[in-house]
Amino acid sequence: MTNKIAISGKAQSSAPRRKPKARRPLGSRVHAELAAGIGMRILDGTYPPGELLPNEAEWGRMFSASRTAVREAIRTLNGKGLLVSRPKVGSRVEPRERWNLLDRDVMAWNCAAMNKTDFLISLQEVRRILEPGAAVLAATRRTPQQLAQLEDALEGMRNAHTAEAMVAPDVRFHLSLLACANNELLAPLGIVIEQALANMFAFTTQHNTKPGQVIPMHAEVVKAIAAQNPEAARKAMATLLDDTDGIIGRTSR
Amino acid sequence: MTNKIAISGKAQSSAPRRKPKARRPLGSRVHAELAAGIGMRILDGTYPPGELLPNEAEWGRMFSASRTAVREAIRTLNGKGLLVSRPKVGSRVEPRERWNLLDRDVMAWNCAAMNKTDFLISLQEVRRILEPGAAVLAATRRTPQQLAQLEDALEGMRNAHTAEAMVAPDVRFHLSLLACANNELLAPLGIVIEQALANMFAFTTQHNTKPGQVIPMHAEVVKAIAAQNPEAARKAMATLLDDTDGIIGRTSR
DNA sequence: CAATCTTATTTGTCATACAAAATCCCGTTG
DNA sequence: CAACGGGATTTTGTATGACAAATAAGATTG
Repeated sequence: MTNKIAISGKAQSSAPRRKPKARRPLGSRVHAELAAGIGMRILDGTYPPGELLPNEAEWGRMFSASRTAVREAIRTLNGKGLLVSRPKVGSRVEPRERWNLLDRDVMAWNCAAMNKTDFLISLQEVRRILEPGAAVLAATRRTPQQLAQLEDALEGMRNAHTAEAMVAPDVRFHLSLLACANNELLAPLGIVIEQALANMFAFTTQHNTKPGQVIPMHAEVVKAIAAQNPEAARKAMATLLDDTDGIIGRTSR
Repeated sequence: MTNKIAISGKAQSSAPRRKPKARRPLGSRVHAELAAGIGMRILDGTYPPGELLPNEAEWGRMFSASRTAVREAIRTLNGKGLLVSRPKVGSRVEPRERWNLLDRDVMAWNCAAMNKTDFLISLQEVRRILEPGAAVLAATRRTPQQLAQLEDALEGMRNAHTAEAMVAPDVRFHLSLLACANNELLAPLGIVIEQALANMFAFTTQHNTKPGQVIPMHAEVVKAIAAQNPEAARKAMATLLDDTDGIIGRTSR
């Protein structure tokens, strides 16, 4: 905690030195680690659906934590549909179809647990269903501000000169597109896109495939949405997704 | 792994007389009521995004509950993306785009809070994006068992002679269709359909619109999926959704 | 005036105790 | 013998009190 101050500079500090305020320790809470630990074990099949989990006291021993912390973790997982608890019987893993796979945490645990390529294929399938339709709505309903955000994201992609630097603005682009649709139920599906693009990046670097003409394809989507042309937007988006799927299919087959 | 525990009885009883086992009191837990109480207040805007919630002790006083129960409720809501907590500052409502609107509970609270017709329109929009695409996948990938379930749901719809009795098999039908797509990320979206159909029922009874030819339309979907004809399945599903949207549009406009 | 120290507030964690629910076992009884 | 009922037992549910840790805001000091 003792900051270093010894250097008595003459206060000529050029920049005001804003504190980054990078507060990390949100995942470092005991209950959060427990939730992640238990959640991952459910997702990876250590405790399959229908199975009884260890009781709260036992989890506490396993993680050297209090029952309070265990219970808070279990409440989190219960809220995500992974388990239910009953007195005298304990906590039981829910059937898979009740799991909130679209939840951010659950999806991360699931991604860590299952085959990456299969997972990526599932994600892309959802994108192919989702994004052309979202593009149609976006073309008819986007506000000028939303369009500006979309264009800004595209500009970010243009400025990225490494594949890695491309991911963030690419995600921003597709999330902006969802936002343009102005349907609040679509926004939560952004997590699918985030995961897909993150996994896609890992996939492409691993199989060192060369990127296609992604920028022009994205630009085509923007053009259609700017012109408020729903059918063109759908087509442009479908073309974009075709290209992505092509990379996966060509490489993994 | 051992699903069925071998009952050491003489095993000759004609009808085992399954106990209904209607255990209710799952929502009657204090922490569950607190989660619902706080959650609804967030969804209905009593505490808008960015706002600081009362601290844990205060919630405890408001609901005559212990801090333990309050904290468990808050962990549930945190898991659903509705709030984050920090020492010394308290719990703050997260921006709306972080909310897990596709979560079953959150959706229920949201439905209770907002205009029913607007909500229904949002739900239907998602269905129009989702279900035709799901039908395509279903046509190519459904197993015979899944097809049988779909047909069984359709039969259930045929046997329903009141609008109310129609809802349950209708839901079953559309959930079965999602299952036929064999993409685990689509199943969680079933909640959208459940909510849409439940609200649709409330809507039609309130505006006493007469039902169209829903059974033949559903049958058409089954036929296409049985024949493994993706394009026909998409079209049949689109027709079905057009009809539903027609009822809403005609009535609410 | 800025950096640092102090203080106060709120959440985070722990330990303990008891209540409530639900299963299991077992004895009673028709 | 089967069905019923009534404890005994296990596990979660709730409450309480205490303290640690984090952090915002105010006080102090060079």
